[in-house]
Amino acid sequence: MKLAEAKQQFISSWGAFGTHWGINRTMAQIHALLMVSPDPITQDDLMEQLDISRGNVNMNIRELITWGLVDRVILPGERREYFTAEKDIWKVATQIIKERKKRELDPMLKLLSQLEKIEGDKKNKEIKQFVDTVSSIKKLGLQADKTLDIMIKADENWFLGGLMKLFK
Amino acid sequence: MKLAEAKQQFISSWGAFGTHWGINRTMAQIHALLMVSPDPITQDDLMEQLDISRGNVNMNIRELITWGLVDRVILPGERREYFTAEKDIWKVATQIIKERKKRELDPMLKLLSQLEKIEGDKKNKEIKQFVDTVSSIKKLGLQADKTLDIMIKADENWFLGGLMKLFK
DNA sequence: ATTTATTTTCAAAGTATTTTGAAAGTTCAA
DNA sequence: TTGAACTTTCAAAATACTTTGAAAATAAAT
Repeated sequence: MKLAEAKQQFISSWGAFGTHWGINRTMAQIHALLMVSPDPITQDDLMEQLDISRGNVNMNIRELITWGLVDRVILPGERREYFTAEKDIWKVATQIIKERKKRELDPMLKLLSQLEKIEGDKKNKEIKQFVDTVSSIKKLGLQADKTLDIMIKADENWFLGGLMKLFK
Repeated sequence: MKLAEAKQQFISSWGAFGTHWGINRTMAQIHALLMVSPDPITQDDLMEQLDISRGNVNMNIRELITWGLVDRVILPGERREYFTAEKDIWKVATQIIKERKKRELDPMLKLLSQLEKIEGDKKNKEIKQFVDTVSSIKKLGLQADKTLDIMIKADENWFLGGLMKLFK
């Protein structure tokens, strides 16, 4: 397989993959292209290579920047902005984990804590099942939260080298 | 807060939560309602409580069954089918992990392995970056795969009681 | 200050996904 | 068998999400 074809496949699958994870197709494709590009590239490059509009590129690039996955680069003597993606995949993973934790897990845990404090007789079957379900989800969520915090703080070598040996 | 209101909030947030994870809103809501329902309920109950059509209930219930999260229950002497959800949240989590691993992670790893075998000079900057990116994603994916396999096989007590103590 | 290059915005158009509901299919009791 | 009760299907409608592109904003060069 040639580079061009492989690149194409990688970008397309990464896009499809993204849609299963609440990330829009184009954003994932832009990210994919930037990850395999050794040098920073412009919005026009992205427009051309992915065959999408300027507005679309701009919108998704900015979203990638707020996720901390892409950086603006100003090349000396150049008028246009260039973009580059974090290449260390461990940093990419922890960055995504960090953001999704903040956006999804933390608010969910907050809600579950409120829902636990429901009024009524705990002997009532309906109430008991509700509280049990909410509490056990919260418990699992708290464990996940704690584990993810550790992963975020850990550096790659410690995690892959140290923890992962436990599982081999 | 009263049970009815809490239930409503739980179902609605669980649905919103689901959409961030590639699961459709209604499927997540049906799952939420079944999880907090102590006894099996019918399609008509779901239609009424979630205010959705019969076809919608039927379609999403079947999907939940293929995910292994919901079971059909035939009550003796009853004509209609009843449905019930797995209540053990650890089993729910491992079941979801198992399915998503099979549907998403495994095929992705297979593709990455193919893309690694690209033709061309590894000293070429473009090719090098491509292979490096693909390989490191694959490496991370393989670690995740291994870790998830262990989680799936582990029983709740061992995992939460044993492994999780490491992280406290 | 004006022109020119570039980025940003966002309403409207385009696509994809979800939902409905009525018809077809199935099951079971009489 | 027949028919009532119940489940499944799926084309069309509704909704949600994404993309476009042209105009507005911004920034740099002249």
